[in-house]
Amino acid sequence: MSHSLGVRQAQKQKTRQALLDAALGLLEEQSLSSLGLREVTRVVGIAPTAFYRHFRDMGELGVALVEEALGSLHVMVRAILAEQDGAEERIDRTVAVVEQHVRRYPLHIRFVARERHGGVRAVRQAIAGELDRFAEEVAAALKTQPVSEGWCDDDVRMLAELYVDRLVMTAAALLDAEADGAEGAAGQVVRVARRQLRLISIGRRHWREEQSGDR
Amino acid sequence: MSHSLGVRQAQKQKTRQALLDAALGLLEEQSLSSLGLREVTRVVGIAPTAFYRHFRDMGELGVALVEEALGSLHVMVRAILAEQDGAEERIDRTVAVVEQHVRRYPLHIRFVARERHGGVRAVRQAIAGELDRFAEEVAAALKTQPVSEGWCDDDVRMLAELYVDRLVMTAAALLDAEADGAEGAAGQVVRVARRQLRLISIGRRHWREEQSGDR
DNA sequence: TAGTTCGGAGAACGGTTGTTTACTGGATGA
DNA sequence: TCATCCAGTAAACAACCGTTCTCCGAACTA
Repeated sequence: MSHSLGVRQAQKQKTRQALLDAALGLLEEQSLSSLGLREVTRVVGIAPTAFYRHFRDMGELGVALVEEALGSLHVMVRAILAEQDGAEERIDRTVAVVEQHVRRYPLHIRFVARERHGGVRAVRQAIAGELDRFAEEVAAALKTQPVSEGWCDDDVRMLAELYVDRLVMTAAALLDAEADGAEGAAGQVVRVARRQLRLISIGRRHWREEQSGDR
Repeated sequence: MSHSLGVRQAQKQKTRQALLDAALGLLEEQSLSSLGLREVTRVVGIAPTAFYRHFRDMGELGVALVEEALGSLHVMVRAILAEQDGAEERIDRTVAVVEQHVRRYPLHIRFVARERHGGVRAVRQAIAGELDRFAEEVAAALKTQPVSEGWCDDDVRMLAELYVDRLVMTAAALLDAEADGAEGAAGQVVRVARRQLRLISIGRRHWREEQSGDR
């Protein structure tokens, strides 16, 4: 661990990270397609032209933000799904993890929720791809659970997407609830989310016995 | 039906509608917070300053678009929920209606999906409010169905929100699928959506018998 | 130590933006 | 018919934008 990076590259990565941080902050109250290059460099304190040393344009910066924001999700999902509690405990644990994740990285969550259907194609595709990987991991984990016995892969995948969408929506709702001044709003969101996951879990448990026709 | 409006006001509403249409078109490939006032007036073919005769700013135009986009949803939900078929038929009918709605008003759907978490506060709130009314209507309709016997209002509302979110997500996914060149992508989305609704429906049917603790 | 690499600075470019102010001309209503 | 209203026009404003080109100086390499 003597050299590891060199002063040059270390400094470069430092200002690159500063650009990402500044952009993420500014994106709390606007969307990527309206975020200016100069706006970002002004916050960082560097010349506008220095931006090009790190990103070709704002779209490329957006894609980098996607990786930063959704990269950490994978360890999170593993943490949740690894546990072998009962269904009820797992639901509580899941919502709790989402809750703390929202509180720890609010700007990342906001960014993903906003740009998932936002105006920059490259960023949309990056998020879609990442959420797809996410769903695939969830599906793999669901498959190993006893409840999934007799399920075809397509149905497991369908369920996984249902869960992933639900978690993303919950995270976004939680963020909005905390942004508003309303006192018990966040708690309300959490309680509703728990019940929704519970209902899905019940549907899952009775899925096989109710599937008659294929359609 | 002789006068009904007057030439003056009629013309005004006409260019107002032209502004809305032009904006909606431009918003297919960018988000509201980056849409310029001049950009819109240029498409319509009027002077930039004429914009102010109709809207204070782009945010106000956005709110008007929300009403236009989500106003028609209410007749749609009534059409779906009024029918008294079996659960399976109702699911098929629901997805079919969503599908045709997406095909008829793709720009409106795109706009709502994009600005629901977009960068303009007033528009976000308008969408949230409209979806809230939407959920309330769904809840009222669900409550009359026999399956909901013994359900408390809170749980019905919880289910309604689950359905509404699911439909919005499905519509957005359907739109993306059709935008991409992929051939069977739309059909795939529809088939997944049907199964997801079916699973939720099953969970709903077994909800009461499985509810032990209150929590 | 001498030469090269490269992140960042600075100035300048053409173009676009939102907004103001004053004005025009046809529909409106007495 | 005549004064009033008002949707749309035209010009000008300062501010901002993305991008190009040239240059500097510190970190690298040999």
